[in-house]
Amino acid sequence: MPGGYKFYRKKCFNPKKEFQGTTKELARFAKALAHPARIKILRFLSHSDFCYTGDFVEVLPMAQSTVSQHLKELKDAGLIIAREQPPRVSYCINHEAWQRAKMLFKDFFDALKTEEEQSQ
Amino acid sequence: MPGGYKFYRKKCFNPKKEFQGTTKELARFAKALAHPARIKILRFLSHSDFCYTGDFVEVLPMAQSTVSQHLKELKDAGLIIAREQPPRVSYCINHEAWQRAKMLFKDFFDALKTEEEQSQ
DNA sequence: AAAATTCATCGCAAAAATACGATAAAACTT
DNA sequence: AAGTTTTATCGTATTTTTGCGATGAATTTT
Repeated sequence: MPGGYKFYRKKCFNPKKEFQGTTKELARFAKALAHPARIKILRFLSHSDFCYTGDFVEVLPMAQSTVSQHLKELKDAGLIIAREQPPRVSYCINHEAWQRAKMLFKDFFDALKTEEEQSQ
Repeated sequence: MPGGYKFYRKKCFNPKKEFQGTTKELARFAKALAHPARIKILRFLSHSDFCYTGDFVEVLPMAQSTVSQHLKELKDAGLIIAREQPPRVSYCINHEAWQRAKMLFKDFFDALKTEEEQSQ
């Protein structure tokens, strides 16, 4: 018999909902950073007080509607804040979320045992 | 006239390919971390020298084939290394890539102007 | 009042990610 | 030799992401 897998059998549609806490939170932030356009947007914002939508459109190699969508995702993830300044909209970093994300990533990467620790 | 957009008109199919350098690199690492299962896998590995595929399967709320797929993505992103230990396969952190990612995220988050700097 | 600017949203298409079960390869056990 | 264990991969379905153009709302400019 070619064999199979025994206790591996699990039906678990939508496993993502099973995760909690910082695991979920970190993955959420990571997803927000998972596109180069969004990295660029955040980099831009982190170097200035604020930017208008148009500023990003000028600089990114994509249509205005697409840029708007990326801005929305960053907003939904909590990393940026929009402010109506008719007829324009300005964006800035959400410092609170930024610090939170910064800490989560730091703790995550710092958890790695050093090679010296491992060999002991 | 209801108006439209003038110089915004750009046709740029596949804008992702337009990005370069650390922007691309950081986005790539972020994408690898953009799923809670992969965060958990990496956390597990960062706390031990190595794990077998089966160890992850026992602990994650998803089918064995799905776990295998997530491991593949982490491997493709360079964050983990697989080693054949028949009949099993062990995985461990790729320390080099780990340090690289750690630095990229740190620099990224550290770039934010402090509120004091901003108000000046 | 008419035109222009700025931007989000809708509708849609294409691509990528997520997930499963089934299967097969490789090695180990009996 | 036959069966078991371990794991990656294939095929497929579903969902999510990415991207565009068109449109419309709000405001400013002419």
